[in-house]
Formats: sequence, C-alpha cells, structure tokens
Amino acid sequence: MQINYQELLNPNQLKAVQTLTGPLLLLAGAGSGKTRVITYRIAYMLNKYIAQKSILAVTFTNKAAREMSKRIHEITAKRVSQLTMCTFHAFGVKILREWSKKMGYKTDFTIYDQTDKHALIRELAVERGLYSESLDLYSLSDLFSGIKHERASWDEHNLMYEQLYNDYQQHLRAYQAFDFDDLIVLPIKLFNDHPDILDKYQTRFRYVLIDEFQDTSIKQYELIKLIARAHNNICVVGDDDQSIYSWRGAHYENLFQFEKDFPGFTEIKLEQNYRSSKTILLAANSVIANNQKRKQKILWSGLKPGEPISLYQAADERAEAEYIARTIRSLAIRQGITYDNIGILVRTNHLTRPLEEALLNANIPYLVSGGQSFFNRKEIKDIVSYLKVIANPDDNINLLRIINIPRRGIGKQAIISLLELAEKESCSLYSAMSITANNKQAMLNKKTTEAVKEFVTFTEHYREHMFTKKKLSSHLRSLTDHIDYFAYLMLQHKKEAVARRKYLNIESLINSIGEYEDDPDNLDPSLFDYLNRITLSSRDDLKEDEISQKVNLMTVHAAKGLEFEIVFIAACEQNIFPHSRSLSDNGSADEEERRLFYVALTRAKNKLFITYAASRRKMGEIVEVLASPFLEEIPQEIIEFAKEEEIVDNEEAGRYFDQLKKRLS
DNA sequence: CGTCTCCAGGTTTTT
DNA sequence: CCTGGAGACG
Repeated sequence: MQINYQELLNPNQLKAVQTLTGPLLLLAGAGSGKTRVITYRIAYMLNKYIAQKSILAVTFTNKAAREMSKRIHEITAKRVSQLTMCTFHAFGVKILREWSKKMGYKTDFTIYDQTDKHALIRELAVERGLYSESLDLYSLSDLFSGIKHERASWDEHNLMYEQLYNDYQQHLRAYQAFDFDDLIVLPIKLFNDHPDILDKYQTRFRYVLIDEFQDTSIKQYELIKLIARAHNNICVVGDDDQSIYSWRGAHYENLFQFEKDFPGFTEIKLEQNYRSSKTILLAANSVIANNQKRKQKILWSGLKPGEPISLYQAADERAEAEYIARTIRSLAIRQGITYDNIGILVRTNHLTRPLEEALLNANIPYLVSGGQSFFNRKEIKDIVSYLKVIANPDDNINLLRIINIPRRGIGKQAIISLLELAEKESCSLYSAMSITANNKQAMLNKKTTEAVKEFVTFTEHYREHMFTKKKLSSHLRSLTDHIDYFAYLMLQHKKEAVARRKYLNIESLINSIGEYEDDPDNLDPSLFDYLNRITLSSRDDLKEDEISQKVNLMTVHAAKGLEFEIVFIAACEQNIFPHSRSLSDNGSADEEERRLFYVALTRAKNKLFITYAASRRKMGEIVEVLASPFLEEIPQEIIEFAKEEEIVDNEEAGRYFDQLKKRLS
C-alpha cells in the first residue's frame, strides 16, 4: 500500500519516522501524535523491506501493544504476526520460556502476581516467627523488589529481613515461580551469563523501540540496552512530564542517561499538540509549570480556544456521580456526542463505584477498564489457582490457596502434617499429598486421607486432560462443576444475587480461555501460556475489541495514552488528588501527583469537566472534604462554575430517540 | 479436627 | 464493602 508520509506527518514527525538507524531520542509531548509516529515509523520500516522479525517494540501496557499492532496492520494491510510488540514483562516471559532451563528452571514456570507474592512472604514470615500486626507486607514486598532491582540495599533498618528475603528467593525457585521483577532481572542475568544467547537476540532484533520511556525502570532499560548495543538502532520515545510510575521503579532520568549512553544520538522534539483545545492546553501547561524537575518544552496547540473548563461541586459522591450521569445524558441528546467519546477519570479504583451505580441507573452503557480488579477478585483467583496448580503442582502458594476451598475436609492440622511430611521428604506439598494418597500407612486419619486422595486424583485427572491442549474451556467448566464452586459461593454469601454475580465472573473467565484457544493468532495455545498471559494482563484485556458505544470509566493511570472528546475528572479533592498516601512517602511525590493530574487534563480534546464533592463516604464514615489544591493552579479565567444544566426531561429524550430511530430506519 | 459465624480493619496507582 | 482471622460449636 502506498503511504504518503509527507502528507500525513509534520516535518518533525516525518524526520522521526524516517530516522531508522542510530540512536534516536524522541521527546513527544502529550497529544503530539506520538502513537502516530511510532506506528508510521514501523510501517515505514516494513515498506523498506525490513523484516518484521528483526523489529522489537516494547510498550508499557498490553493494550498499547495491541492497539499499535492493529494500527500498523490497518496502515500497511500486512499481517504483523512476526513483529515483536509487547510489554517488558511479556518480553521477559518470551525469553525465559525459551531459556529458563539454562538457569535451572523448568520451561513451565508460574508467574506470581502481587497477591501470590504477599501470600508467600506472609507464609514465610509466619514460619520465621516474624509475622505480626505491624509487619507491613506492602513495604516488605517493595523492599524485595528494590533489592532485586538493585535500587535498594540492606542497611540497619531492613537487615532483619535479609533472611526472609533469602527464604523468599529460595522458595520461589522451589515452586518454579517467578515474580514480576524476575521477568526483567533474570533475562539480564541470562544474557550476562550466556553471551551466545545474547548474541542471538542482538542478531535478530536489529531495530528496537521503547515506548513510554519515561516509565521504564533502570533494569528494563538495561535489558533493552544489552540487545541494542550491538547495532545502536534504538529509538526511545517519552515525555518526562508524563512519568507516573516511579512507585514501581520507573526512572525518568533514563531520558538523561540515554544521552550519556548513546552519544551522537539524534534528538527530535514533538511540541505541537493536535489533541486539545487551547484552553485545555493552557490549563495543563499552567499546572505542570509548577514542577521544578523537568525538561523544558513548550507544548502549543493550533486548535481553537474551545470551551472553558467546567467545575462542579456536589454535595456528596452520589450527587457527584448523578451530576456526571445527567450531564452525559444531556451531551448525548443535545449535542449528539456518542458515549465512546466520553471518558471519566478517577484517581483510585474504588472511586469508580458510585459512578458505576449512577451510570447504571441512568441507563448509560459504560466500560470500566484498567485495574487488575478482575483477576484480583477472590472467585477468579480461586479458579485461576486451580489452573495454576494443575499446570505446576510445585506451586505451593496456589495449592495452599485452594487446598480446602471449597471445603473438602483438609483442615489446618492436616495441612500442617502434610507440610511437615514435605519438609521431611524435601519435596513439594503436592508430592507430600501424593505420597499420603498412595501410602497405606496412616499418617492422617482415615477421613482426611480419603479427602487428600480424592484431591490428588482430581488434580491428576485435569492435569492429563488440560495438557492435551484441547478444549481447555470445557475442561475448566467441568472443573468448576466438579468442585461445585457455585454451591460454595452460595454458602459464602447470604444473598443469592451476590453468588450469581460472582459465578458470572467465572463464566467470563471460562469464555476468555475459550476465546484464547480459538483465536487463530495464538500459534501455540497452552495452559501455561494462557496463565502467564492473564497474570500479566489487566481486566480489559479479556474483552478484546469490544466495539461499542460506551462511556469509558477508568483510573488516570489506565488512561495514559488515550484521548476523549470529553473528559470528566471526578473526585478532585484533597487527599485524593494528590493522594494522601503518596505524599507521606517522599518529597518528590508531589511532583509525580502533579504529573498525574497533567496526564488527566491532557486526555481531553474539546471539553473538560472537573467535579468534586463536599463530603464523601470513607470506609463507611462520612467525611467533609476540600477541593484539590491542583485546581488553584489552573488560571481562573478559563474556569466556569457549572450551573446545573436544565434537565433533559423524558419528553425531550423521547423526541431524540424517535429521531434516532427514524434516521436508522 | 474441621466448619461456621461474627467482627475488625483496610486498598494509590499496575506489569 | 469485602476479606481474613479469631473464636465458638459440632
């Protein structure tokens, strides 16, 4: 397909697209057409007959990767299945799946997410007698990450946890499990220990690109640098003003490090914003100007001034949500805005709740995206744990999770005895169960032994079937029936409706595995691959390409890289934006929160609504709240206090829908 | 020894 | 609100 690049891109964008060799630093402000440049750059490569196989593009989220592949496909009309476009973690998994044996692991490893990690640390802490009320699993987990990433070290404050860390590492290994940090750090170790393997990757990936470079960690950058240093064809794309993941090890100073690592690099700045109205951009620029540590750049918009920013204070979170729902309804009816052009952004996940309720009541279809909430739901975690145990019986943590869920008569004492046996035989818990099941000798009482036996038989049955790679979804369905998970849910929840809702979640999990194995693009679907994939993915990766007119509801973090005609930023309040928990950490947190607010503002194309409440329910209690201090950083003259819009009555709504029907018929 | 019930306390953001 | 843990009960 012929592409007229000159026509589609401005001079700087064009230069970025056509600079294929050598190191390239692309500073792309919000809305400056970054995604456009990346996709056209890769399209341009393909037109130049650069093999897909030799291109590696690392993105920050699965969603971004998917969207970019899709767009490249649209532009070039080529299949892009040979292109490596994925997140750092997914790339790490690809490497480890191929080479983990070299490091003494099986190919079929398990990935531990945050919950698994916490469970393991807790387990070990209990064993060491370190477990108490005051033990903060979150900070401990952070510490362990920091140690692995070499951004923390042992000192007098944390030395007492060094043994625990060693335990943690040792147990991960025994369970054939990797945590998220391992997925980055172990490939680096692999490359350092085996230059011949590194060489393969260097030879293969002759063109590498890192998107959202400001949010990469030192180690992530190191991993890609190892591959790129053979040819120096490395392009990094970023914007220091949008660095919002430092709590996860993101190190925007990588931008400065890049300049040192690759002297003679080309730098291109994209400063023209094509997304937002002048007003919105003015607000964003005014806010971000309060940050001290940033690269100078001037983002400008050639678009029209647009409407002022609308500010609304509601009595409480319910009133706020209802105001938003009402406003959306009237925007749709009076201005013909379709729902998918509207985004509602919040600082934290739980703030979506009242909004969901209001949208539901107003009959406005919506889509909550981002957040790990789906895979973190207890019922999903339980079923996924079954799958993980079937895939890898060495995985004690997931086995412990489901060993007696639903209740099957293997209680606390039985588990202790089994763990003791495992210790004695130095084998996994599952092996200990096998031994117990097969031995006549009575270690546990008859009833319990019987239960263990049944569990082992059950697991073996599914192990056999789910390894054939066929009909994973129907096996999963029969598994949930077999354990009668629904009955368990009914038992756990007084209200049948709750149990039903939870069971529906399981249904969508089963559907997702079905879609996964039926997708022809998944060349080699397997249980492991599926499990690795979902551990690394968030909820919205489940429902792919849901092309529908729905309002988008999400956290600001999840909104990064997206844009909407109309954006609502809800709950713009003190202690929420900036978040009280982030401020206690360290001094520069305030700047990161401001960047986050900046990201929120710059998602909007035409109109921005900012809302906050006077009081809000917090853990059951009603608390008075104040507006976010960031609001004062927006110039007064572009703010208008929202007057309550005339409510769209049923008559008007009826007229609107009648017209719509006429147009359609 | 296992299960059920009740109660306190807790979640910033995500791979 | 929802989860997990402690304590009572069978």
